[in-house]
Amino acid sequence: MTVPTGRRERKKAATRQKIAETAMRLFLERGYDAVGIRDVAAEADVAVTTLFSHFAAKEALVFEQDEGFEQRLAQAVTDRAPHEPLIPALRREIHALVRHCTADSAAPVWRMIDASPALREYEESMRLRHAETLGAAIAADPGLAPTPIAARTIARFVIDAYALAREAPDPQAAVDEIFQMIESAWQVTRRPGDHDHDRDSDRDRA
Amino acid sequence: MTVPTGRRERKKAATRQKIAETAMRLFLERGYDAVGIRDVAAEADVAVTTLFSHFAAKEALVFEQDEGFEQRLAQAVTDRAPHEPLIPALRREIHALVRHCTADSAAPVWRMIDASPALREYEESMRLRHAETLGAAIAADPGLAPTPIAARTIARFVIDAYALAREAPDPQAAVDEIFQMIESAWQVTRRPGDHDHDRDSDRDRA
DNA sequence: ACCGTAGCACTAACAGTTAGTTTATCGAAA
DNA sequence: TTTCGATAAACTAACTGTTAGTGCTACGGT
Repeated sequence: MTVPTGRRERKKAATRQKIAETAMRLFLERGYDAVGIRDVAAEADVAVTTLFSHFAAKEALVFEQDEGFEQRLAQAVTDRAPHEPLIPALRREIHALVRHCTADSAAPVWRMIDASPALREYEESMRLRHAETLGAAIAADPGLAPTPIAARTIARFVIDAYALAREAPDPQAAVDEIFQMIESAWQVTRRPGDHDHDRDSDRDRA
Repeated sequence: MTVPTGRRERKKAATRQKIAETAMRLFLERGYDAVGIRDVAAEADVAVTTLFSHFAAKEALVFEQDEGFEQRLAQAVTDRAPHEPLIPALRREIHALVRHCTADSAAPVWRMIDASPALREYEESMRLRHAETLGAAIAADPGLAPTPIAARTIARFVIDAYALAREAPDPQAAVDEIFQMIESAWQVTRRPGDHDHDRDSDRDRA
């Protein structure tokens, strides 16, 4: 593992970044749908195939730095302080992510995303991946030992919190409100004593 | 408005159904990715443009009957018995949906869907719509009066339950497990006012 | 019987994406 | 240094989903 780089990898990274920057500039100037892949490739002075060797799809040009999100979420679980409860750690991370993507500097980008169905759909499919990664991290935590179902469920809830808060009028408050619900849902999975198929919390008792 | 048919609408419906049946047959025979739109159109003996006038996208050929899902979910909220609590009604509906799509007869179709990233992504984006519709129905219920955020959150959680249960080894049990979590999350939103009929049977006494 | 509408077809194209193939540059072993 | 394998990047050329544009025909209401 050569952590320092060779010239080759530096050039590759430079090409990738040049493509991404050019694409974002054109998208913001003329609108996402009005810019074609061939436009981006020409402006970045690379071949179309080269562009696709760096980015799997047109939409990926917009979500260039979202690879780190997946890792950060998983790390919020795996790298948290010993004995620190799960949900507050996740809440802190989601808070940070929401703050990051509702910053003023990111506003034009998100306006563009919200205006394009293709981009919104792509974002949602990314979140699916994130939820699965996060679910795996939660399931793997030896201090928690949740049901596989419970782990994946909490993971999806957390991702939902991110998605919903991003669109809420007061994103930070929304995160807190949703995480109260998540906390409660999580507590239910912590009680093994709740006998099997009970309809305890349903009607039956009116 | 003639609610009974004209010949025209009958023919249109027949064309639509013929396209859908042909598409499904070809997809199951040769695989989704191996069949092109032009193949389907030719085999159904219609023009490509005709096909697209009936279905918005190739993926929509597979999810032909999923328009009703959206309505059924919303109706599970709006049409439920007076004073019936929200969550059990939704759980019943999700149970029915999961049972329906894990039936043996539907197995090949879902195997095909699971094998195709494009179809999975399309399904996710459908679920997003479903969640928004459901959230609106919950928010509009005068007997509940939840926060807008809470309504949309519960809606997404319910859709998550459907998605997760569909893939679980024991789908019915998964629905129950997840709905215990949802019930608990919902109760949190009931705490402050805690007036009418949404049960004194939550925890607090466990 | 007439006319407007709407379903459908056809051609042609556009946009994203993917082979298949080739060149040139780099990293390191000889 | 020289050589050699690997790989980034190029180019060509297509394939696939999707959409305009246009016109014909048949249906349905009057």
